[in-house]
Amino acid sequence: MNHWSQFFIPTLKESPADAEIASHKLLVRAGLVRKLGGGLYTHMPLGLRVIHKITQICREEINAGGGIELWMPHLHPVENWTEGPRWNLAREIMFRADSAGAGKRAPAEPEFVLGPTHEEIITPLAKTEITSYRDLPKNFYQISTKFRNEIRPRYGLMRAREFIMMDAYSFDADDAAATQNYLRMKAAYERFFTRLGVQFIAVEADTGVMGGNFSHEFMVPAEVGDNDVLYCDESGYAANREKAASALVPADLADAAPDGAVEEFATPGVTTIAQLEAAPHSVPAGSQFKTLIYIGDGKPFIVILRGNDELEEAKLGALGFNLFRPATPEEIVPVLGAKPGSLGAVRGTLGNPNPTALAGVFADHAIRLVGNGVTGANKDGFHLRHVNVARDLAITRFGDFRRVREGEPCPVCGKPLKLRRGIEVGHIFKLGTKYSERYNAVYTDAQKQSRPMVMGCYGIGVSRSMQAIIEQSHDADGIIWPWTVAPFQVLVCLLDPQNEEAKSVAQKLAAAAEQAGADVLIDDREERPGVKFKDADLIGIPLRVTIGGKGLKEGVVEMKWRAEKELAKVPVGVAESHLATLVRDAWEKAPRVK
RNA sequence: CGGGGUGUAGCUUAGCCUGGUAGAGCGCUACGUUCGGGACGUAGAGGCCGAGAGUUCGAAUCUCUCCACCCCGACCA
Repeated sequence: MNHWSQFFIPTLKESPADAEIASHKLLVRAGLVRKLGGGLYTHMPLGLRVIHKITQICREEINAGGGIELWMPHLHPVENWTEGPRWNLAREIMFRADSAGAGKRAPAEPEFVLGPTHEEIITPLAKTEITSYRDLPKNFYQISTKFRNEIRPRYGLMRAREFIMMDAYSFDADDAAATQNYLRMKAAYERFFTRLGVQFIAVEADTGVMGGNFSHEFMVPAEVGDNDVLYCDESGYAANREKAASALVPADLADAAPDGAVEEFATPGVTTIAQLEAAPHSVPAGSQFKTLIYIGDGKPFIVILRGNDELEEAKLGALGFNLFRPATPEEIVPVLGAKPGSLGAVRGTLGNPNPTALAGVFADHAIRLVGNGVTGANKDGFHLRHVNVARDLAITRFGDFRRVREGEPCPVCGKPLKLRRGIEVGHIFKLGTKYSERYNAVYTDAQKQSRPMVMGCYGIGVSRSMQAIIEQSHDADGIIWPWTVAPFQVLVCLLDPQNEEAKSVAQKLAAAAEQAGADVLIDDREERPGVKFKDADLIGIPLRVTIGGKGLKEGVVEMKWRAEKELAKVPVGVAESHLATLVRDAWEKAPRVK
């Protein structure tokens, strides 16, 4: 057991000026963290206890899911990255680590980077250490610090430059086995987040920089979350907006027949969808084609959307470019012969002067709903009408590129999709052989054939999860820790530490609670009761036992759950056994998955 | 990387527009009175006003540069 007077819990009455959201304010006010710089935090003693609770649960569940814990360096020889498949993408978020010596760095000194994740380390390790199918499957994980030079760190631990993460990497002999491993980890994640005591949803997600076949994100619903999740209560469908699909275009939709010959018309000064929608042209956005130009691996390509749809840029990842970005107006003019605002992809208006310059014309399925519409003429100040999707547009292929909106039909059951925001606390990817092929991480199978290992990778934001729990579980007075992750489960609030009788009762109760399996903190500070109660609510210990002169005169102590208003008066004689029962019940009721 | 905002005691901040060398609350120290929901009184300690340069007799205040932090955006033609 710990005594508050001997521990260190620097609570604050006021919120720090740089904290915006409730969980960030409470992290600081409750003395869980202190800021060093932007996105850099010291985990104070109380906060570290929560981190330890979370990592312990994480270990137990990842172990149960087949994980084997190891520990890799945070300082990576840069060669591991330059030889990998995503150096150009990942280097932007990486910190370079040089010797701090004054002028002592020799030109030939090895270069290091601080690890933002560890595929580039674990895959070469697997290559040298795993050579036979008999060694597979394997799933390695670590719980350690990650370094990422986030463009904009914010909200305390929510997006930090240095943070604590569980990262796991699975290696399998074939795709089917890798899927099994993936599903096993998905189940482990569900057990883990359930045990944390947070509400969460697993959603289909974009694979982003990781690459690979498919992935799920674990989201804690919260207004302050960075991610939009579209979900359906009917079918259980849930996906990150970057990935979400909808049944907006009916499967049996017949393509519209042309309604006349393509006709050019003058639109001086009109360069936006909205301007074309206004008088005198009065073309509804839903009857326009939006033509966007991107550069993919150095070559321009076109994306066509409905005028009233938005591009979901992450979906362009499906096109297979390593790197893509919006084209600049300077890049567009030489390719299409017109400035942005008059662009289109009608056959015959493209490819002037150089048709082979384009890497493709990719159309969103939803433009089929437009059927016949208006698009740019690739001639400044002119548009084309009666443009028919099937007849006139030079489409390489169709795909899903638009951003799905709330209320669109669920792709599974057709009911309207709902939208909510969430904090991403976990992400799992089935990687395939992207990394193993690059690093030549192969094994020999039973037929003596050399084959690349099939990988998966898995991450849990440990420090972010701590904050997500607070965001989801707090009130006006402070944090309300779930039983399983509370820094202490029982707070023995000794109102009069000078009173020998009260002190002795407190010791006995603390010992009983500890005996029953709780971590106990005794507030033995020389403070007024009001200060102690306020602090108790702020730091959010689930069960508070109050021992005060008033109660002792009646022969009772008080027991109160942080999450509830009611307060129970328990006779001193039975208090120890009652408290022990409460603790055992709390463990009994703690959320878990069999 | 672009836009906006803020930097004054450990924390929250006033003062800045209109220049005259800094004030409050919390916290801290000592003493006294209090003592079941952040008590009160008295007396204290604590600030090169983010850094540098400039203007001026004189700069927290005006000008310039830099730095840090916070917010918004990162793309849609």
